[in-house]
Amino acid sequence: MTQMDDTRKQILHAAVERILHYGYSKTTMAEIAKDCNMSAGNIYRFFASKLDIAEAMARKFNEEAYETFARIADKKVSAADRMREIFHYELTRTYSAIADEAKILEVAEVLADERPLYMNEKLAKERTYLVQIMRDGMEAGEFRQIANPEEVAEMWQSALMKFRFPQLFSKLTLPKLQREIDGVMDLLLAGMSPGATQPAVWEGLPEAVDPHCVPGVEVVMKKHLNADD
Amino acid sequence: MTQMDDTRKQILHAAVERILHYGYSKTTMAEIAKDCNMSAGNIYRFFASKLDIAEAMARKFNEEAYETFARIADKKVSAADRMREIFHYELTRTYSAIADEAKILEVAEVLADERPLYMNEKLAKERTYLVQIMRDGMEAGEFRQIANPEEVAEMWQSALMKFRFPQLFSKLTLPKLQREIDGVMDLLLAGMSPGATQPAVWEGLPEAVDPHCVPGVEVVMKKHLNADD
DNA sequence: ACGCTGAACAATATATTGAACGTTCAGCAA
DNA sequence: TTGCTGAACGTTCAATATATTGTTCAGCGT
Repeated sequence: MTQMDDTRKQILHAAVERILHYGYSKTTMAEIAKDCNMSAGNIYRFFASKLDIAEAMARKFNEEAYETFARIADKKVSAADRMREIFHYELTRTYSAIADEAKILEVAEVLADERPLYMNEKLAKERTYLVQIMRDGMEAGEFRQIANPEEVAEMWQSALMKFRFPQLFSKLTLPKLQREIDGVMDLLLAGMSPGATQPAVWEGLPEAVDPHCVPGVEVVMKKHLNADD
Repeated sequence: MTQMDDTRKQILHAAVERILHYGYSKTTMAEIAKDCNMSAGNIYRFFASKLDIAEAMARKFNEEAYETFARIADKKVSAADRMREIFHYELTRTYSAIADEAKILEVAEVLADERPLYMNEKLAKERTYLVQIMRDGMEAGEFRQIANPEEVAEMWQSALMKFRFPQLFSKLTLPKLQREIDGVMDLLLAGMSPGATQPAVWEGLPEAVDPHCVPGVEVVMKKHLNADD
C-alpha cells in the first residue's frame, strides 16, 4: 500500500518542516493538514496522534544513529575506542542537532515526558551494539571476562545518562561535556581492562522495602542541579 | 550575640515545621512570623530572603551527612567499601527523607533551581572525603596509583549524578536504585583496582567550538526520561 | 540608638474567561 | 465500500484581571 505510505511520508515531512521552524506545541494539526491539502481529521488515518508524529520524527532522526553504531561496532580498532566513539558520537550528534535546530529540544522533552517506552527501546537497541563490542573486546583479550555483558552495558548507560540530552541536563559547553564524558569512560574502561579485579561483593545495608513503588518509569527533573568550576 | 542566634533558630524551626507540613510555596513569611510572634518584616533581620531559609534548612539537613561522611572515611574497612558506603548512605538518606516527608522534594527542587552554587558547594565538600578515601586506598595498595584523585572524584560524582535526588530523576524503587548504583560502582571500583590499566588517551574528534556557551551552571530537566521494565 | 512594626510596593501567584487545539465521528462523495 | 471532510466535543492554552506574597522602609516605642 504505497499510496498510504506516501501520504504518511508527506505528512511527516510537512510536520518536520513546521516543527523545526515553529516548535512542537506551536504547530497545529490543522496547519500540517493545510500543508498537505487535506483536513486535520484525515491525518488521523495515518497517525494515531500528534505525539505519534513526534515519535516518527525521532525514529527517523535516530535511524542514522543506529547505522553509525553498527559501523562503529564493526570498526577494526580497539574495543575501548569503539565504546568511546559510540558515546562520543551520540553526545556530539544530539548536542549539535539541538544547537542547530533549537526546536528539537522541545520534541525531545515531549517524548521523554510522554513516550518513556520509546526512550527505553532506544536504550535497548543501543545496548545490543555495546554488548557486541564488549564481547569482541573480551575475545581479543582487551577486556577482562565479564559474566553479564548485558548488565554491564546497562551500567554504562546509567553512568553516562546525563550526557544523553546534553542541553536538557546541563548548560555545560560541548568541550566540557566531552572532557567529562571521557573522564567517566576512562574509569569504566579501566574497570573492564584485563588486570582489573572485580570488587568483592558488597554486603550493603539490608534491602529496604520501599512503600512508594511506582514500577517501570524513570522521571527526570528540570532546571539547575549543580554548577561547575 | 546569642539572642540573635536564638531568634534565627526559632524562625528556622517554625519555618521547617510549616514547610514540612504545607510545602515551601504554601508557607508564607507572614505565617512563619506569626508562629514566632513577630512581624514578617522582622524576619528579614535574620534571613535575607525566603530562599535563604530554605538553604539554611538544607544546610541543617546536610550537616548530618558530612558527619557521617567523616565517620565513614575514617572507618577501618577497605577503601572500596567506604566509597560504596558514602554513596549508598547518601542515596538511602535522601530517598527516605523524601519518602517520609514528601514536601522536602519541593525544597530540593527550589534549591536546585535557584541556588546552584549551594549544590556545588555540597558536591565539593563531598569530594574532600572521596579524595581522602582514595588516597587511603592508594597507600594501602588497594587502589592503583591515581594521578589526580580530585578529578577522579568528580568523575564518580558525574557517573552517579542520577542517584543524587532519586525521586527527582526517577520513579525507580529504592531496591532497584541500590542495585543499579552498586552496579555502576562495581565498574568504577574495578577501574581503580591495582591491576587495572588506564586506557590509552583517546584521540577523539577535534574539539568542536561551541557557540552556545553558557559557562558555569548545570541545568536539569523534569519528568520522564526513560523506562525500565 | 535600637528593635521592631505595619503600611506600602513590586513581583508573583491564582482565578477567570474566551479562544484555540487535538481528537472524534456522522455523513458526504467517489 | 472506501476515503475524506468539516462540524462538534472536551481539553488545553493565553490573556486578563485580581489577590497574595516577598520584600522594603519610614516611623514608633523603648
